[in-house]
Amino acid sequence: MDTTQERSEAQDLPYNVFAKACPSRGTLEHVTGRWGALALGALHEHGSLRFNELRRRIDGVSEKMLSQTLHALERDGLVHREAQPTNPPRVDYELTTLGREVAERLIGLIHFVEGRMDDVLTARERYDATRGAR
Amino acid sequence: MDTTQERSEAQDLPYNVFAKACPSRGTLEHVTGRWGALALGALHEHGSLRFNELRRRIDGVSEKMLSQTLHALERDGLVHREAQPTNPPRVDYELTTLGREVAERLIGLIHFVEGRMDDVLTARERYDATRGAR
DNA sequence: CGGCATCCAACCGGATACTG
DNA sequence: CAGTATCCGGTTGGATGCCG
Repeated sequence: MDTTQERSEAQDLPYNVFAKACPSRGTLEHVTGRWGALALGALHEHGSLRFNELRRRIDGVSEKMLSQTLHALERDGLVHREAQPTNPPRVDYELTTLGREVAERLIGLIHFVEGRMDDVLTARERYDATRGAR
Repeated sequence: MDTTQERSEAQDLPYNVFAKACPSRGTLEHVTGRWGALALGALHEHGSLRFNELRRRIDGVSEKMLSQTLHALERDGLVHREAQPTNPPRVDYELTTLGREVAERLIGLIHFVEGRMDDVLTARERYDATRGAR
């Protein structure tokens, strides 16, 4: 039974991420992609961040990739970009309502994975011990 | 300088996906990656699938990528692989308990995104209309 | 500060061929 | 059927330089 608004079984929704041509697949990739997930996560924990604040929070992201990532998320309506014409320029990024809902689910996943990493690492050791020695 | 990864607000978990070197980042990428997310999703909806069944369900995945993806998920302890020494060979894949918990959160995210694609597409049109005409 | 343009290396990933 | 191995083209993504 469903505790939330989305169904757990097959659906007659017009969008299906398992279909190659479905636009939802692209959006899912923006959301779950290497940098997209971290950008949404960081913005969710902070409400609003400037470009370089965001960059510092996401260890390892390049300027180019962060810029690209934010554009994709903005275009999909998940992130709002607010530029102030001051000098030096100041640009703030924050989640939209839709973005916040997506980010909440993402954060749940991220925290769950972080919380189970010991299990994952143990599984890896067992896997490598049995199969890895080649 | 050392990249001291302070967690902004969350608990003092030893793993922090925002840190470049944290192993949780790799696992998150396996889980949310282009094919990892769809493999977990498909297995969650079906319980158990053979290699080519899985391949057919995930429109567009190549044999190589699916194989690679399944290995990574198996190594992380999210997917269980069961090979039967019959002829022709039969190999079943299914989620582990941990994998099922991960998949549930992922599915929630996927269905949410699918359910909001109209909003996303509308946002894209607005974005392209204001900036895109160049 | 907050970007975009360009160059270029790395690797991702598809097609193909082959094996058990 | 369930893969592995190899090739190789396209994309990703880092480094650098420049601009408002």
